[in-house]
Amino acid sequence: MPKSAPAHATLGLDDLICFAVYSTGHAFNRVYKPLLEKLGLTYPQYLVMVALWTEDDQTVGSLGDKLFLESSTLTPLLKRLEGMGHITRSRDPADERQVRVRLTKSGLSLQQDSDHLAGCILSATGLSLEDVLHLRATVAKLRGNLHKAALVE
Amino acid sequence: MPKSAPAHATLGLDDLICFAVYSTGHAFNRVYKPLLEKLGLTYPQYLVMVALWTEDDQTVGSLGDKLFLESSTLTPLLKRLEGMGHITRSRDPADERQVRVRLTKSGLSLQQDSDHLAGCILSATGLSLEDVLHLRATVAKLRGNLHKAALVE
DNA sequence: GACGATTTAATCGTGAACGATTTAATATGG
DNA sequence: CCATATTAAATCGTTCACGATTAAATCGTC
Repeated sequence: MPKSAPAHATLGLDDLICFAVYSTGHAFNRVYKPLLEKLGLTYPQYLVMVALWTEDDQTVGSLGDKLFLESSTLTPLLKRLEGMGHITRSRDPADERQVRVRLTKSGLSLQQDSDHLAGCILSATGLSLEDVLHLRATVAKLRGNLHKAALVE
Repeated sequence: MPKSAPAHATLGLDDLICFAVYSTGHAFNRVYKPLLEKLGLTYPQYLVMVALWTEDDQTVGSLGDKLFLESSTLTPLLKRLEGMGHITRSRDPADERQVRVRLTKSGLSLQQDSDHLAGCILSATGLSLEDVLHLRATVAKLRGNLHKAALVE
């Protein structure tokens, strides 16, 4: 072996687990986009709606905890959802620091319009339900590990 | 069962494989950010550099194919890398439509500065190498399936 | 009860990311 | 050849996404 051989193996994109996740996130976005367009939602807006359908009347901070997003991302997004009439935003009288986000009738009714999405997405994955469940669990675990690691460094 | 029970099972964020991938992509970004800051790169800029370290002298289109990004995303990003002195951008004399992207010495030398990253990231995943390899393959397959599905719809 | 510390959203600047459109260059068919 | 079609990158407008900072409200401690 020549002494000047590089110590690193020249990793390519396909060797990086982070790139696989990054590019698959974009691929999901592309599948969702035409479906969500009919509802007038973007993909992150849809995720906020999912969080609110599960639990209405949440604070911005609580939504951020669930979505792993900062208020600097959520505030403008929530203002757009408010502008569309899907949610209301109002200061909590009991603690004026917090802003409570609530579904309107329009926001609630979107849930029915979107309940076919899960099936569309599952079929688009091209994986069996069993594979998807296993993958989801592994990826969620990975996310938890990364969060722990980000705190240390 | 009451007749007004909703047909859908009220899926939450944690039920969505897309959200697992989406949020894990952000989590990777947060782990990479402080490491890449030392190199003066953002995460997408780093991925472009990885692609160029693997194969120098690529067109914008070729980089887009590998990274699954549009020219509208790459052009400004490449201009920033050019501004930092890591790459050059020049029209191909043989086909003036194409822009050829090439590493400078500075861009090449970044590879040595970044070859410890893969190890950092692997340890941050908290998974065994075996698990990471398996996950990477599954996610890449998922990405391929989503791409196929996006074409049909 | 007042003052400093903490918490909560919002604001601002930078950098992705996309679709639609535009511009320029090359390929193709008659 | 020349008109048309196709290709490649760039541009523009909108929407995320983050860190750093700010402003306002609440908490804690004395």
